[in-house]
Amino acid sequence: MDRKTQARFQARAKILKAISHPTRLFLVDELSRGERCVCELTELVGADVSTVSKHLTILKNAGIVADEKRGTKVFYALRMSCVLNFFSCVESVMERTTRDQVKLLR
Amino acid sequence: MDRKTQARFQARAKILKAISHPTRLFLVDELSRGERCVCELTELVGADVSTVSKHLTILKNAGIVADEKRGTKVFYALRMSCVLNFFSCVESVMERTTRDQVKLLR
DNA sequence: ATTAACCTTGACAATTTGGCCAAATAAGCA
DNA sequence: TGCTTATTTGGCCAAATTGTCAAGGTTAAT
Repeated sequence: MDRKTQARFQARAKILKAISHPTRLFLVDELSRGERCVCELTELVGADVSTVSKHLTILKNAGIVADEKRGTKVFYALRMSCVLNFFSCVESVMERTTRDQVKLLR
Repeated sequence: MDRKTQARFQARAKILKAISHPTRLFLVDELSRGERCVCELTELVGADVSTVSKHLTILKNAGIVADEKRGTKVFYALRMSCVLNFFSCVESVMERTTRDQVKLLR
């Protein structure tokens, strides 16, 4: 793998890594239904505010969400909704794996 | 986030995490053009065999690739080709981010 | 001018990940 | 059997990730 190829896949991995975390997937899923402030998201996730804030920063740095401050609140919105397409593929991987495991049991 | 939701997103994250690594993305990309043995993949990646083998194990455990031993070699094949669809979305995230950055410079 | 609400950042400990080497395992062949 | 090739596994270490608490910054309201 040459330097250039390496760099290309590294850039791709950076974006995928950004959404590859249970909490961040949850955030993306929630934001797919509209913008939310950090306080709402914190409530939903049920973790420390600082933890949620950091997860949102990671998503923002990857270019997946955008933030906008209005008054004392910061609203986050999904910027690249194509990531939602990942979900159906992931589901099908899970389904197929389960099916295959069931098959092995018989 | 209740226990059940947590579990669902955890399962999804496990699969996404499996491909979120430069080397593993490269492997998936290569396998999209047909099955390859570990020795071929090791050659292409240019890392230690054991390292490549471990990456392949991760992809296998996630249900993304399947392995088949033939003689002394082990061939890996892409089992869920829908993961290839991720690439175009990731590319568009990258493009858009770059475009926005260029805009900021002016 | 204080106070309160909201969010981000820094420091820190705990855990996980990634990579290499060496050793173990498996299959084919002389 | 003994040797070679192909692959996996275990051990180890460095680096990255995660989560929490404490501290700091910003905006709005009293």
